[in-house]
Amino acid sequence: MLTIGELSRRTGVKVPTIRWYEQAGLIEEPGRTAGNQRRYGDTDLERLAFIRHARDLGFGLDSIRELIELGGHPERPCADADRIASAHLDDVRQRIARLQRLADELERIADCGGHSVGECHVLNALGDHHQCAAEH
Amino acid sequence: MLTIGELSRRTGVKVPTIRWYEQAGLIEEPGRTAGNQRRYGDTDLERLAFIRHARDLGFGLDSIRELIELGGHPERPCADADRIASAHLDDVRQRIARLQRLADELERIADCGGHSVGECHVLNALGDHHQCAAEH
DNA sequence: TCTAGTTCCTCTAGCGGCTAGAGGTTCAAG
DNA sequence: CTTGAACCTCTAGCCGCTAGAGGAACTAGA
Repeated sequence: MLTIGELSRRTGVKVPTIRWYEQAGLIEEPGRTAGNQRRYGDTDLERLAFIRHARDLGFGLDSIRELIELGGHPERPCADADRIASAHLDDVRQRIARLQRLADELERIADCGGHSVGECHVLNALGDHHQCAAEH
Repeated sequence: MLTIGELSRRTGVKVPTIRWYEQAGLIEEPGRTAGNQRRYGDTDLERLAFIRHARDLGFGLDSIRELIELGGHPERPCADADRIASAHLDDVRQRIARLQRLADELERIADCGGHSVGECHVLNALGDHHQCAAEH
């Protein structure tokens, strides 16, 4: 039996976050001591590790909820899990592409060029959208 | 004199967002009609375009506030503007790197491999952090 | 001048995913 | 039995908006 603090230490998920996951329906309500403190078992440990890992990979809580649901039915086809992961991958790739465009644009304007604010390339470029190389 | 709706149409910033920028101190409180409606001038149009552009480039509102402040003092050295833009560029680059690591990991696990949830590569990989190629 | 329809006003609440703090209780060690 | 750490609940805040309620003001046409 683990206290919430031990669970936190073992998974790297902060204590308030664990309580918040419970509230959000990602983990089951655990048993309690006579004094109303949460006590966790190995199942909770595994599930929280799963959540932690999925969060690290950038999955949203809704996706994680779905994945957990799926995990509870080992006989069902896993096309859904595939779909969720692929959709997420697409999303991540799009975010990368967008950020890359931003980085390119920022690189172009980030080298100030002048000495005082009045002739500052950065501020001028920001003020005038027509100077941009690409849409964003 | 522009109504808030016209300003919105010309800058592509939604009406509630304009009001919110005012609240957040990014744009000045505009004049009002006798009936208490906001009326904007060209200065507001320019500033809002500036804000819009900076937001598109991913600057946070705090940075934008600083940049606006700087823009108001054309005689001052522009090292600060440079610093803000470079810091932001660094930040964007870091986010790209992180997302790239995620994408790599997701690519590795996203192809399910099995047919039912029980043997699903995706769910197993998520459950077991040791299968990961790199830290994240 | 009246009316209809659009736009505007303020205020409040909600999104995701936590995080922080107040104020109080329970547990474990000595 | 006392101490002090860890726990409890509840509320509020972060960013950058977005949505909706309920009402007032503008504008074009009849």
